[in-house]
Amino acid sequence: MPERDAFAWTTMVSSHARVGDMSSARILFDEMEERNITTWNTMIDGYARLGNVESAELLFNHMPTRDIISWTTMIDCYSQNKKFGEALAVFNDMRMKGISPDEVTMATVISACAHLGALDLGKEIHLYILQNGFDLDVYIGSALIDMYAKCGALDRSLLVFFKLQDKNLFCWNSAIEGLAVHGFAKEALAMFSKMEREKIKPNGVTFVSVLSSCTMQGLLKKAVGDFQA
DNA sequence: TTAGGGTTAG
Repeated sequence: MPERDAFAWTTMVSSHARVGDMSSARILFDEMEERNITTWNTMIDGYARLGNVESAELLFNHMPTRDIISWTTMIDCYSQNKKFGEALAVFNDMRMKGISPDEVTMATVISACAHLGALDLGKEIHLYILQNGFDLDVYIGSALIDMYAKCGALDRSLLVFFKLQDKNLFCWNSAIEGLAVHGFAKEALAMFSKMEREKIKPNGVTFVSVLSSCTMQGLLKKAVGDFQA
């Protein structure tokens, strides 16, 4: 039952990779007689998280077959390591091979677009999501809100925010920050109040936007009060 | 919870 062995070995590889021990993961990986796509994907992601882009690339380029998770993991590897141009290049490669992105791929790519200010590609992916009936979940939603805001399209950013059914802290933070950096301090603070009324607990990212909005409004005391509550 | 990928900032 080789597939069963591969499953058990991959579980061990994964447990090392999860804690960042890629040396131990690698020893097991090299000793394995039967590897499957999951084994390769686990290794690539493990290297990506440690910032070892070269090792991730090497495995990605040498793996026998790739699935959508392999592609997304490699795109995210570049993105996590601030190589956003490379992330989009891999996404392009993937599309050229006729492989369709899923929700996870799209959230990752939209985030890379935000960092690069790549509004056209971001819009294209947004359209693709709408036209293909993909679920606009909190990952894609917050990535879109952030991407539009960073690309200077605050109207589109807020449109996505208000149309989004379920919003988590990431969605709220992205919208509040978008308002704050575009100088809409009053609106950012109003949105922060609405977030509190909806029982979403703020974090340090929220704090940065609220603080800058309060500063713009000359309300530094309010900022301190908000975060002591 | 049961082998693998995703969102804000820094």
